[in-house]
Amino acid sequence: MCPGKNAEDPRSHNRVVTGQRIRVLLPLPLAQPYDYSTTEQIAPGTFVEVPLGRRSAIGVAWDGEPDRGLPAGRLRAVTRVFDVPAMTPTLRRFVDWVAAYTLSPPGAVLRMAMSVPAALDPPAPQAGWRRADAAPAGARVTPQRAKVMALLADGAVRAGGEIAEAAGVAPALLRGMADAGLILPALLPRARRFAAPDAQRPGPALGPEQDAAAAALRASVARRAFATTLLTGVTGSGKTEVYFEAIAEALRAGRQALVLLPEIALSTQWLDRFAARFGAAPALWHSELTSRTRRDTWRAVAEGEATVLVGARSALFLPFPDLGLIVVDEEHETAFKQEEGVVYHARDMAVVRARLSGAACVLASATPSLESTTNAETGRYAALHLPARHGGAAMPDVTLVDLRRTPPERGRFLSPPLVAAVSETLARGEQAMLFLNRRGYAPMTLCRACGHRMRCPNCTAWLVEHRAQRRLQCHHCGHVEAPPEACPNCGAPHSTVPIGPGVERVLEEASALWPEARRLVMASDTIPGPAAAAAAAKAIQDREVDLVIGTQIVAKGWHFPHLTLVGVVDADLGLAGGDLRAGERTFQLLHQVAGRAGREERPGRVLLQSFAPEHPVMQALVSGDIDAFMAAEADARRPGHWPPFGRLAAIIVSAEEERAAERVARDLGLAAPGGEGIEVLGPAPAPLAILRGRHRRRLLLKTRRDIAVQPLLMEWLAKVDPPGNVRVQVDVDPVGFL
DNA sequence: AGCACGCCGACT
DNA sequence: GTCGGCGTGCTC
Repeated sequence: MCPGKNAEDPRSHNRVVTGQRIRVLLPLPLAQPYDYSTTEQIAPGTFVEVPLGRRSAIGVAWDGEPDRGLPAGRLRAVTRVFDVPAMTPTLRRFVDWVAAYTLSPPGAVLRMAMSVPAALDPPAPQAGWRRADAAPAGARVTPQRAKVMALLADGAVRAGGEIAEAAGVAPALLRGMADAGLILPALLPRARRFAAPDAQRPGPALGPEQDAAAAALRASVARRAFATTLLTGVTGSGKTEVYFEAIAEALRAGRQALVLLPEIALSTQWLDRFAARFGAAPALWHSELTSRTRRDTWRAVAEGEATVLVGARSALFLPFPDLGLIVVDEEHETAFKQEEGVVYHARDMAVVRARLSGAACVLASATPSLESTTNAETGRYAALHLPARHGGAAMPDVTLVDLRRTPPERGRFLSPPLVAAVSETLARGEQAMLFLNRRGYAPMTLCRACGHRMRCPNCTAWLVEHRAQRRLQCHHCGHVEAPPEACPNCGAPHSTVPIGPGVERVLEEASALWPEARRLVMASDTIPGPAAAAAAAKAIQDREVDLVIGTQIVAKGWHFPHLTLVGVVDADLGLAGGDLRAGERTFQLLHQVAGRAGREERPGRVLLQSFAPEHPVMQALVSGDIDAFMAAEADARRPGHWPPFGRLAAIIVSAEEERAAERVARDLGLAAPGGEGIEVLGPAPAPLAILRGRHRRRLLLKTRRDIAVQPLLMEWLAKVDPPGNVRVQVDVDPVGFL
């Protein structure tokens, strides 16, 4: 008796031998599409339901030849075809491209492109009422009923609630009228879910440089061909208004536009500007949408009803039928890098999707990445630069505070020059901001008696004190514990002291210094969502706040017209740690924060507290010479073939047991590829040597720019077969430390 | 990703 | 003796 072949096996029911064979890609991490049989004609791109094991799955009819080697007897039949626009060839090619580039199973990428299975079913039609063609004889027409009949005299179908309200009758009245045969149930025509942004509305008056840049972008969109443009210019130079004109052009061409923002939840001011320009809100795509909105949005995109969509990186995988423009705003932001699951960089994949779509791509930033700067220099990208602040506002004056010469008082973090500057600013009735890219009260807790430091049990990281919540927290895994009454190592009671500042501690210091100032803390734990962000921005704009204290979320493109002073509490913070891009990223972040100061007629001032004022990053921030700084960064990376002058891929080996991770990492090291222009670094403990209880080892593959890393990686990984408890992750083009 | 099958500890 | 833990493997 052979199990699996008896009549109880559900697999035997729909196993058919006749019909065509098609390939179906399933949104699962499978190595390749599976073959199914069908008696219908099913074109590639069609969404289908198929049996898989003893359950069913939804997939997409895929391109390419079915596997002739698979016996027809093993095929099972497609069970359903969905009534939804087919996945376009462009999106299918994009899925395959991303899978090949990131070395992910195509099905894992497909999963991102069909994240809303509910959208595949047509929305349930809404029921309403219409007037009966002929009123049945003897039906009583009361005055109330007559009002309804008058309203429905035009023959249109209306929703019950709408009729009741417009006619001023109780909703229950309709039931009786239907029973009497006066009105008939009918299906409502589907309402537009997304108002169309109006490209014909006059745009704002632009300066001559903005005008020229807008014209260049409009021309790029109008060409209906792929081209990437790097749009640069200081904060306040009008980049957004300029690319809005590219969006308008895409709309006039009857095509769709996609805008990727790094933190869509914090972009209420951006949405206001969009609505002011186009008279309607764009469609939105981010993780906090309700499932209903998500479904409506996905379908509206697929049907071309949503013409402009603003979203987080996952919006790249939405089913746009005719994308004419992709804008990546703040293109240097690391938030565009997806680190979990399919590891990809949304900025780079946006360029790819634009190429496959025959669309224009615009990368915008005041502080562009070295990658994009280099692409602009070599001519791969067109370059547009907006030289001045729009509306005449001057760039803020940046000065350094040397913490070695003018240190804060003991146990304090604000130096005398910074304290004086804040006091002056507040005295003038202007707003000030203190920036520190660190949440919580103190980044480390130390026992005075024995020197023990409070660390996370699951990660190689200190526990951060969050005093307001009376707890210690790991920022990597979410571990939380109560602050200890006594040292867990030596048992000394009440011996722990906070080391270093977080925003909460800066707030405490500010409260003592400026007790009468109205203070607001902006950090990801105090600004949990779009509503809180909007409220905070409004409070600042309306001058209900005198002093803003925040982490990097204050750097995100806000326009605070009355803010004239920005103080950076620890300008050196991002420079430690030996990361390839530490300098570049610190420059970008601090430049962005500095840009919050003096956005209107009053000049802005920026004070950077630093222990290394001579550092090139600090000097570049003072001089404002972005080009020189980026040129120096390029010179530092070029000789070693570091990105963007070479290619990089990381392999992270992780396991709960350190020895298991170590062994696989060593085996990988021994099997490492070599040759001209190929270099392997490691294995070494990953910068976060233990994360969420897993021990991690890292290897880096560095190649010359003309050598693709993917074939090398595939060949390499095939040589090592890790046991099930060891995970091997590949990150092509890694950013940050991991 | 599910959902099986499979092989070792505490319960009726 | 069974219920159930989640490790390994397959799904056209």
